[in-house]
Amino acid sequence: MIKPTETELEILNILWNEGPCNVRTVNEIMNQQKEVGYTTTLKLMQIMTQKGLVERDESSRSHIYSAKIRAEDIQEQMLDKLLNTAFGGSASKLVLSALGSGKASARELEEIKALIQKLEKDGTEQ
Amino acid sequence: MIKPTETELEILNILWNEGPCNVRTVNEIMNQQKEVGYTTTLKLMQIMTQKGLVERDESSRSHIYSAKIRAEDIQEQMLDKLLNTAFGGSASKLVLSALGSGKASARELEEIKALIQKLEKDGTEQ
DNA sequence: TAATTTTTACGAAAAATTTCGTAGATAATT
DNA sequence: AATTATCTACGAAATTTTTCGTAAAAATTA
Repeated sequence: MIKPTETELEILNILWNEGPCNVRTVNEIMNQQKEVGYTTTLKLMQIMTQKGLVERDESSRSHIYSAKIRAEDIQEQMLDKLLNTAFGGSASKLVLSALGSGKASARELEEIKALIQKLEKDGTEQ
Repeated sequence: MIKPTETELEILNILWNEGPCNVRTVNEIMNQQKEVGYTTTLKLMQIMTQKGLVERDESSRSHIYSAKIRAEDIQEQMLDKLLNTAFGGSASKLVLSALGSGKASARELEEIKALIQKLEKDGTEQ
């Protein structure tokens, strides 16, 4: 699976959040963070099209781009990488760090507990 | 906090795992993954010294480098970034993804459960 | 219809990162 | 002592990523 660069990831995030967009929309959202020229964003999205990260509908004049890869796939890829490069492969260390210092709400903690119970159940059944 | 580049992070990982090393050692470990010239590694470590990512002991001829920033700090920084860029700020989504598909052992799951219990206890007490 | 705006295409500059060659110093070996 | 090996310093080439200017086409506005 192809690895997006940092800026490409920002664009993918916009497309994942907003759904299919034209360049102008993406550029405007990008500009809420920092100033980027229109053609810069355009060029990036053209490159991303070539790489197969996004696809575009050219039927109207302003092309509509949409993410071609799933958020979950990239997330997992990045998480795996972080797991192995920064946490030495220890999922628990990573999770412990992720949950530390109030980053998860009570509701989220419940969700995680439920998942762990499910995982443990599946584990013992095998 | 300064953000290490990809290669710099690899070197930091080696130093975190092995403790203080000279360039040759780091280079040899790097070469287990892919071929890198000795002076390439040297140059990187020199740059990292300038940036303050590592520090070196020059008392012997082959300088000894050690990480100047803590693994935990960089890990947290990267995790936060991943959390916000790829998981839309949802710690539970991230954890769920991290625990999915057998990445954590039974023992690790127990550790996480214990942490959650602690977090929940602290939460209700406040 | 003429002028202005919006859009894409494209090349190439700029910036950041990675790689390596060469020179010179020090140490080890023969 | 001479040769060989190891190490640092340093500049610069190579590569990757990001940024943008210019041109041309299409649409909108005056």
